[in-house]
Amino acid sequence: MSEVRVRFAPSPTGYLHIGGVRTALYSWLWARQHEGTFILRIEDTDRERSTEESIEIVLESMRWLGLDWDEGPGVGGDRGPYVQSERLAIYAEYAGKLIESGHAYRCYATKEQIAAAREAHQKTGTKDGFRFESPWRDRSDAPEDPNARYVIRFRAPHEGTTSWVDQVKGTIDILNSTQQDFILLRPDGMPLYNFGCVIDDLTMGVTLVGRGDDHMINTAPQILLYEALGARVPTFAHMPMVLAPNGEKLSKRHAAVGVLEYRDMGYLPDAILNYLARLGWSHGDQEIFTRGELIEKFSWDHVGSTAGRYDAKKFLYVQAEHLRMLSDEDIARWTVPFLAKIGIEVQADDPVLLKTIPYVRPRAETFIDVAAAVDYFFRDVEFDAKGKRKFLVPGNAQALVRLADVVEAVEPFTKEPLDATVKAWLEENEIPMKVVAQPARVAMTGRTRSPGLFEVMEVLGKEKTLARLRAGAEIAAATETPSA
RNA sequence: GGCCCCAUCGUCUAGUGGUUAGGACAUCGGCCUCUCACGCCGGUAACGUGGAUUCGACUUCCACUGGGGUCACCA
Repeated sequence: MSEVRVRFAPSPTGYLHIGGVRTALYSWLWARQHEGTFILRIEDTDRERSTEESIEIVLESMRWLGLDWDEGPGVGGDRGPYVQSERLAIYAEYAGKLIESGHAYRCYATKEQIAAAREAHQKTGTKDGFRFESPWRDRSDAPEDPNARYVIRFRAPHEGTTSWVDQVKGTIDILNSTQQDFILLRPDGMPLYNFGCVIDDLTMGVTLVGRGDDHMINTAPQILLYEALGARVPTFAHMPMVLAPNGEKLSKRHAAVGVLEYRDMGYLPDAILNYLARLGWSHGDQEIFTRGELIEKFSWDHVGSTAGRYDAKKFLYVQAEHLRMLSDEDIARWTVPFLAKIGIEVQADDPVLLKTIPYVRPRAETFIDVAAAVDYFFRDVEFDAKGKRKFLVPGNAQALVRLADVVEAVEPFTKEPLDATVKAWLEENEIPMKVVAQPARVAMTGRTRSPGLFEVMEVLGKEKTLARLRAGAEIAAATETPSA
């Protein structure tokens, strides 16, 4: 088995799309499984759409996800540079070789001429796709103007078939008669996708090209290029795309598609990787995978060939599962930034925060949920309007006062003795638990849903518990009884 | 339209000629219960259609239908 060198080559256009993350992930898993090299390359030859900020967003997204790269921006490597716009000299060199060997030529046709040809083609009403046939393909002369603008085109063969065995799609055959003389280099020296991609993969020693299957149309031309250069053709793996729930190409209109949005929504990198990996790949009946398991179990054989639809609910479920696998300390650590966002400044080792985690864990899916579920331990209660109206009413005031009195005597102030004492008192007085539970819950937490009453009391501590119970009783007593 | 890819529950999938077609999410019941969750138990739900091959097709082949991609001096 030869060395594994794979790459992820995003074009920086604003955010790192989760569909792109999946292709990056599969390549990354493949590299890590084989202790190979994972290369990150920035394809920024479209100057109109690429920006510095976008590149930074891509890098930050990859770092946050933990998809570390062995060669690329920020880490270097001996096959760089790893940003296409800095590799222009390399492209020029290879383009020169192709012209020399007769595999490419200078085409002086103007955009207008091409547009006219396209229009003429459409007017013929033919069913075939448009292919520009440059008059310069078979000319050996050059325009009189030595400064004439030209692009470099590939002299594509018209005979024969180009085939490859795809790692996920199997054998693919494309008739060369469908090829056209695609452009390699623009007048300004910027390569077009097919050329830049091939030269980079070639010079970077990439052994397997993993990408979305929307690129399958590009593979035959690229193979032709490798052959023209006398180079070894890498293996290709075209993975199906991630679609929106309605089957369209997944975009901002359908869901959050940027990686960093998920970070802000309180998702875990491992959960994202798990969900994305499992969308289009499987390992028997297993649904939840750690990062290590993914590396260990990934296989191209089990990458499906059908496009997967994005399912927000399953994604959330996977996220929740991963959150619950974390230790209390880790959950606290991840939650701290989200607490800060809602104005609560605590440290990850805060004893109160740590105590709440076991009770909040089964009730939370994201870290936003965790933060929202513990806020009342750190600041005064904010009453949910409906809960207050329904439970903090005069009829419940007395019960709250008595509950406070009963609870005051409990020592130690932990959930088991609290539970036993309160239940005994309720039984003695023949009061059903549910009669006091909700008023007490609202009094202590401000809301109608929370962890168990005695768990809340334990974390709150005696002082705050009594204060909130009694304050709740006062509010209840003072509430106007709706006149009959 | 040309070229290319794809086709099992609503969704993600298991399945590689003989299965009561399995799991997960979602959904619907129920249990647990101080609320909400978690958890547990159970239900509904799928092989697109038509041919061919075969003793036998979800599984192989072909056609059709449907979906997607792509036809740029974007990637």
